[in-house]
Amino acid sequence: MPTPPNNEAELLDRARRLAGCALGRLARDLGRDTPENLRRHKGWIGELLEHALGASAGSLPEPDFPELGVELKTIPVTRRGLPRESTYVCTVPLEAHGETWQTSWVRRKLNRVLWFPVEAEPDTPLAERRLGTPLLWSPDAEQEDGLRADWEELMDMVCMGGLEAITAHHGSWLQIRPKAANARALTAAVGADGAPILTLPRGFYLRPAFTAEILRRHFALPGV
DNA sequence: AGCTGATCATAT
DNA sequence: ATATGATCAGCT
Repeated sequence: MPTPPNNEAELLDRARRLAGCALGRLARDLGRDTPENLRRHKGWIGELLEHALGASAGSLPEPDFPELGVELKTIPVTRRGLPRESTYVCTVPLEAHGETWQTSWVRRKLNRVLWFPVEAEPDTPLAERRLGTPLLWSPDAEQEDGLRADWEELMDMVCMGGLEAITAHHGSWLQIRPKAANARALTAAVGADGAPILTLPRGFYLRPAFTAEILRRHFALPGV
């Protein structure tokens, strides 16, 4: 396991050296096996990159690089560089906290992100998929305003007992969807009448249109 | 074809 | 159970 990077420049330098590398070769270099597919190994690419870059937070509720305040996110992309999936951000707090956007977990996580695009053509064997060019990002004022608006609207509903009325259709850039091992995993929340209920754990996700814009601005793909 | 709701693995 | 890492797969 590499030591954690000492600063952002070192992190970005390490990341850039991995651009173009096939997942199978990176795994072999790190002494890891490459699974046939991701069906039973959904977090494999993210964990591989954590290992390769010296991330240290493990499964703690911290950014991947705590000393730098940087979160690592892999992002599956088409050959045109467009995201194939939404991006998980964090769990939704379902019991009222009096939390504000400024202190929110979403904002802390998204304040500084190292995006790592990864080829994700279903026809390409996992081992042959290549890493793209990484990008160190912070939300600009417009992006943060939009995220804050979504977060406040969604969290108002959660705190007012409207959780069960929230679907993935809510939110322009940030949405709330289930985030659970399965449909039997339940957690405490506030029900419609303000009474405690048990419900499916939820997570905040960034819509693909939002991450597409992040990638587009930096790679300026012509004709896409 | 894209999106929403559901699910898989691991560590603590 | 809750945190981490996400993608799967059925429905519209």
